[in-house]
Amino acid sequence: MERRTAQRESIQQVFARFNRPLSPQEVLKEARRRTPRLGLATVYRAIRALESEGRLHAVTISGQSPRYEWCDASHHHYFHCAACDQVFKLEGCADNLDRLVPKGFKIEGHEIMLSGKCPACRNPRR
Amino acid sequence: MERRTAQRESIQQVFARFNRPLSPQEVLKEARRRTPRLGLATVYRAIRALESEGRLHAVTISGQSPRYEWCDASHHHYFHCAACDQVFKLEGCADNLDRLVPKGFKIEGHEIMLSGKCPACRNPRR
DNA sequence: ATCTCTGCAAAGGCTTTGCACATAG
DNA sequence: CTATGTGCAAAGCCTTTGCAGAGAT
Repeated sequence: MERRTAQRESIQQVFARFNRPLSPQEVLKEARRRTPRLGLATVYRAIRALESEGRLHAVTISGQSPRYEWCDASHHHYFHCAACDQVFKLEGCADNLDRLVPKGFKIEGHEIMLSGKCPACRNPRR
Repeated sequence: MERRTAQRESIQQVFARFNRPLSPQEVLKEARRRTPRLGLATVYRAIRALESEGRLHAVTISGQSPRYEWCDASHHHYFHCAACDQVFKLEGCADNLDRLVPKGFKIEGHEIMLSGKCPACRNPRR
């Protein structure tokens, strides 16, 4: 049976508080504010468990280790700023993706990652 | 100055022959048919060099190590079969991606990864 | 002959695992 | 009390690097 522990609480709180994709290291750092002796292995174990329960999902940027994010009801895509390396969540979804695949393929999911410059990096003065 | 070696030839041939994203391991295995003593480090070095020359580019599937593919002139997207793990190249490109980002963001690139079942896996009999 | 490239093995990241102790139920 | 969860350290991937020798020019 699954137990409720201080560590898991802290980890889940971090995902809840930051509403964006976080790396295991970021999670560790933040969760340690509440649970100082927390170990990285526990973070990985918690992430894996939450992911397989479908409560967390991975967001990957080409060439980087995955970051994880709370699944909310909605489906969205991301924008990766090439300058500050932050990932932003976008509203809305592309349509007409069906026309990209030849006959016979069955689309069950899709991911879209936009990249470029975020407003802050685009306009550094002010 | 850059030298022409049997190893690099073999590696480039592999990318040319398979017209799809390949992992370093796959490249090693195939290139060794022609250059048996080829080492994995050499494959990585060649990939890195070709990538920074802009002749090869990385394709990443969430949670997997990157695969690399020859850059041809055109831009395309991919379909990842959840059953056989193969990656297929797609023709065409989504449009209207601009509407996904709020004002102030500058889109410089995008990646789309569709997933599901390829024709072969969808219809295993025959 | 020179200077780059290669193979090998060692070293580096990130992630997972083994194990004894801690602790929720 | 008992079985799951945790921290630590070790082990496992994948990728990069150091180095001496091989090979292209």
